[in-house]
Amino acid sequence: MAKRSHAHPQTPALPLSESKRDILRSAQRVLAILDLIARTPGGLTVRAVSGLLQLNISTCYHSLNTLLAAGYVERLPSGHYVLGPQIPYLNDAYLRTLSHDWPTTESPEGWTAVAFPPVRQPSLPQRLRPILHNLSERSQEPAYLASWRYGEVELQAIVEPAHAERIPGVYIGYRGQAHAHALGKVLLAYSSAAFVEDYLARHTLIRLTQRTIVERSRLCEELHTIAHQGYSIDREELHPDTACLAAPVRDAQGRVAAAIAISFRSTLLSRRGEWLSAQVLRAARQASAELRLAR
Amino acid sequence: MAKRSHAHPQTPALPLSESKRDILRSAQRVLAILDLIARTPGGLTVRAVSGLLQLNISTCYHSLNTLLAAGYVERLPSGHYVLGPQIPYLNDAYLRTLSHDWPTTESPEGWTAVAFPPVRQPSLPQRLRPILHNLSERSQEPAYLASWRYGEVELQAIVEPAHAERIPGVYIGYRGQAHAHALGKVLLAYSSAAFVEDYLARHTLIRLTQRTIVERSRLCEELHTIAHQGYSIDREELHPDTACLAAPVRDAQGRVAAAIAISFRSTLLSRRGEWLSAQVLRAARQASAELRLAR
DNA sequence: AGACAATATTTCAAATAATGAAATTGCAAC
DNA sequence: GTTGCAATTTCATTATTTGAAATATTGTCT
Repeated sequence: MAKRSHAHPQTPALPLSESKRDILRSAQRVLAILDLIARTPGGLTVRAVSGLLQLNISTCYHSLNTLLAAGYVERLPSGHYVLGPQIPYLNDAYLRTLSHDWPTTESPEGWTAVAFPPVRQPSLPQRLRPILHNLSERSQEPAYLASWRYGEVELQAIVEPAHAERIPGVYIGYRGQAHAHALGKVLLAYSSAAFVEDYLARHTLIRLTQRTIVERSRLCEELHTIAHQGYSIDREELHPDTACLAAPVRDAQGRVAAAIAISFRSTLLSRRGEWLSAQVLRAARQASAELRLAR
Repeated sequence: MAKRSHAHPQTPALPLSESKRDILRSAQRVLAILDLIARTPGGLTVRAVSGLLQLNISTCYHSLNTLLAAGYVERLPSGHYVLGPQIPYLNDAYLRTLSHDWPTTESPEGWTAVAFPPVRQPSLPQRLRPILHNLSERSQEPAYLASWRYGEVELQAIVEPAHAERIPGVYIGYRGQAHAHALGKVLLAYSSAAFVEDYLARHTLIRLTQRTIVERSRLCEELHTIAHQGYSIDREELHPDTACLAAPVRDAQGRVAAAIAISFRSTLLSRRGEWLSAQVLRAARQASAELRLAR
């Protein structure tokens, strides 16, 4: 980025990322450094961070020390900084929040006042894990659970068989690209028209593969088809060579509370698609039955 | 490392948290707030953070905004801040680091120059997951993999059966309390005397349950017993009602590179202990065989 | 509906903590 | 030894953060 010398003494001068109001800049930088380290497989040296972020090396040194002291990064003897033990610790806490009953279903600040998709049941991942496990076992493919959270489709459980090929870049807590995967599409398909409207207004349909649906009209058609047939298919729309099948899970009130899916190599779709979708639908039915029981 | 250059300069008075040198205070505070939020199940309001950390409410407001803008926390409509989607994202990156070959086995800065425990094989968790899966399937209990990392015992994989009861507070990436669990004890038992010495110098044997071994001499005895019998038992030493069995995994050079374990309700120990330990030993043998193959 | 209470947000000048150029130290190769 | 490169430290300058207080917002009670 540009150097800022003594051009305008009074100008606050916004150095790196545009500095919004109400942001602590040194803290923001430290968080940006953490993010950068996460993106770099082998870790980074002080100098590398300095170069990549165009920050003074002294600033990077102090920032990394701060992260180090709090356990967010770790310093290898080679001088490379990598993510530290605080990260999985925080993640464990995050996972616990998935098992809690959240007090509200309203839309977070700044959103339109559109009615929000179905309320989540408490401990959804915990309650449905046996069913996912069974699905994964029978199909010998990874099984997934997702539901709405804060207006996004969030992946909340993954159960992998012994020899799994999980979709790369997908992890518990992953949100987004709902238009490009079976879980997202099925959850959208069973949302109100107004909510879909709202969702589309908040997101751009990013192209991830050649087959990703990026036209709004085609997506809406697809959602209708899905709602009609009761499950959704992702044919290499998120990741090349990978296909997904997803089906909705209904809570005791009959609202779609979540979706269950499996992923597999897309070549299996023609050969085993029928059977696999039957398995997913079966699991989804079992899950709905589970949610009908008193908790 | 920051050296204290002058003995007692003008000690500028250390305001809130003890201000170490080379630390960016506003960044440190932001990280502390993140940590606090992680520890609080239902999330915290601005005011609550302010009260708990004895910070000005305006400071908390700005700090939370900074975390919010970067996705580290999320703001519920109720005004409660909870951990945000950046946390699982970072964790995913952390998990990937477990699958990498690390360039060094030397001890990180500040440690004694004691020979370090065995070098990890690359992708240990990935390579051994089928074996853990099998162990978990047969025993119907959660299976674990741990190995040394940066001088600590780190839990690196967990495979849970359909109806699992994972030990609370234990997660992938968890380090520490090696004296109080089967995985830690078995890994210590097969480390050099000098390394155990070093480990004990760096750690206090914290009491976690009534049965935790906190006396240095008793622990050393225990380690000898373990090395002799080839596996370790945790009888409610980490968590009441829970027992663990662990056995060592050897790499192609014959060095102990990891340990495999299962956990279960301690009441099963007398009834099924024999059988369970046979399963763990079997899995550990399989794992060692796997590591003997060319990668 | 109106008033109250509790909290969140904004303001702004003072206080100070962060910045960055440059010096120093550390380390490894030559 | 000497050289070269990167990490660490120094320190004066200056932008950034702080925190008391004002204001806005939200929720609750009558």
